[in-house]
Amino acid sequence: MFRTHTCGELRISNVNNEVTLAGWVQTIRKFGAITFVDLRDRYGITQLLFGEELNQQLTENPLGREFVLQATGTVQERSNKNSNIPTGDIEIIVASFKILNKSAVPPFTIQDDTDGGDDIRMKYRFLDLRRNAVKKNLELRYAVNRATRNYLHQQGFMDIETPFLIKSTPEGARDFVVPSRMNGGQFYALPQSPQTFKQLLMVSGYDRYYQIVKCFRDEDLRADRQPEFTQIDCEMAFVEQEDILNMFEGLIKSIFKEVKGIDYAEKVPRMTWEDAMWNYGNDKPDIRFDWKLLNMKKPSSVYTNKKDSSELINGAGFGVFDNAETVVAIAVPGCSDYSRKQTDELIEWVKRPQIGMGGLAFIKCNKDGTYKSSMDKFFNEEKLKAIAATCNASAGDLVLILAGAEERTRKAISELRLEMAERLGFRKKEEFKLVWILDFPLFEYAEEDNRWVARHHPFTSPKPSDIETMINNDPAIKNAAEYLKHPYANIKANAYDMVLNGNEIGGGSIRIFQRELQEKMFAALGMTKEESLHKFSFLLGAFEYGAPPHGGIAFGFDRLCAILGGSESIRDFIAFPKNNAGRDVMLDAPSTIDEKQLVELQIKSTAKH
RNA sequence: GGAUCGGUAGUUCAGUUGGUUAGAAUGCCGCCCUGUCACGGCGGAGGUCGCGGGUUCGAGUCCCGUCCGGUCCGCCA
Repeated sequence: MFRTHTCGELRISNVNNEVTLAGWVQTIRKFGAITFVDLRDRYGITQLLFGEELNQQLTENPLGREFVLQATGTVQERSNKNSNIPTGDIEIIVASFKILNKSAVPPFTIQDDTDGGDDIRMKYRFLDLRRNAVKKNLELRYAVNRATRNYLHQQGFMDIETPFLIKSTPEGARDFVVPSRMNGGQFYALPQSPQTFKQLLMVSGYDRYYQIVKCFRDEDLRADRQPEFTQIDCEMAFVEQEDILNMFEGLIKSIFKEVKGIDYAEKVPRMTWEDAMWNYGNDKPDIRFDWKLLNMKKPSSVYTNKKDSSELINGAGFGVFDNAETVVAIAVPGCSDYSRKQTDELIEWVKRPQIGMGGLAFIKCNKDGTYKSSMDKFFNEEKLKAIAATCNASAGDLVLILAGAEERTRKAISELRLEMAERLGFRKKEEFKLVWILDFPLFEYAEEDNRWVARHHPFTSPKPSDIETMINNDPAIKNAAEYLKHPYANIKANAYDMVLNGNEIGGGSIRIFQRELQEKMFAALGMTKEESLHKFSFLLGAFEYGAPPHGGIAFGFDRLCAILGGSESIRDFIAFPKNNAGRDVMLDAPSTIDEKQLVELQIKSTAKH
């Protein structure tokens, strides 16, 4: 037997027990005749005490960091206790030990506060994974996994595996492809999601399906995006949107409860996409803080039919505002005392290429009731006061104003809103606020191709009230500049996103389940009948044989874990992640393959010589 | 495809206006130490300043190119 206990479980009640432990040498502290060794395994750290009688053996078999050690001895109460670790009241008086394996000196210290940088830790990920910080994240990931399975199982969902070697589909992300040796010149694609399979399972009658499943997308990466990632993929038959929202609100609350011990009692608020864009400039608003945007001009028709409540600025004679398509403001609490240096720095911040604004106007709502702005030449104090009042700014607030083209300006102020909240500490990691975003547009206009693309995916159904608009109108866009006037621009989707603290953690839709409407959708996306049959005959065929109404949702599992763990980066929650160039720096993959393999795959011909 | 930050000892970093032998901490090695837990003390080894080219009497430092890593924009139904 290698061990009788783990390194995390012995307590004062075990005193005088004869035990054997096995683990890795974390630290060695030598004091002349006696030596302390901290032995570590997955469960914790236990202090070993090597007495004088073992000195000879230790000299002959010196220990080093990360050696794999087995030690047998007696548990005794420590004379000096360590309250920092659970086993800190006891130590093992070692009677005998065995080095099970030696270790090279590790390139960085295996400690909570390691001295290693990201690069070296990724290269030696198997060592990094020994560290508490990473272990804790993987444990959290497993807890989310268990909570998910428990809840969905209780609700009658069935885990069904779907294939990874599938067919490349148009639309959406770029596919990873796999050459087929047995079918020369042909390729499988790895799934971007099991979308069509789960819909087929609904046709087959498995009316509650789920899978915690890898998905693959060959697109550029970010801190929160990996080429292979995990989704909680779900689909239900005989449901409408309301059923899905309730079911998966339940899932996320169950995860909060089991993983974080949080009772998320209140109903998750719901917001239309239009309201999200209007009030936050963003389809995934962080509502941990209110800070709504103030639209100071009438909106363009991108955000349709909103009443303008303030025409304060028009005609005031300030060209920057008068000539701008959009002028939008936000009141930042408690920042009226910003110095010239601080406001200048904010102006530089919005001018960065990533934000791309020409400048930033501001109004300081001083605590003494006076107003001071960067536009004092153009507006008198009365006017400034009126603008500030419309922004719901209080004394002490700083009103920040951006002006410019609609889309860019809204995006910019949305970024500015998040940046200011971050700086002021309003984005608390341990505060969790959910919101459903509903009624997305079904289509987006793709300028480069002059055609419609599905905003969610091509299997998303339009709102019932929009079905006729879709069926009765020709999707062709005759005048690209006026695409917003096309009836398709206003069609709303039966789609929903779940947003947690400003991150999209899940999204789904009620699907199309009739062949005629699905064909119309493919046509609307610019596919010919032949193309759609070539790509999707299996799905269209399935719809001929009694497809039930159905819908579903998929959650980004890695991202959800990262947010629950208070991290920006999903890499910390993946055992073996890839870097931002899609490389596994530990394996050094991808790599070239043998010419023999290339020939076998018929990617390269044999006729070389 | 684009922007931006970084690359100096095993590791994390400092390195002034271009100027003698490139430093610190930590780790590593040796010696000392019977209650440490970030142990302590003394001593030691350890460098292709990412790579290539250029400017200069002289380059870690300036210029050009390139590779690697981080972050972001585009992209990601």
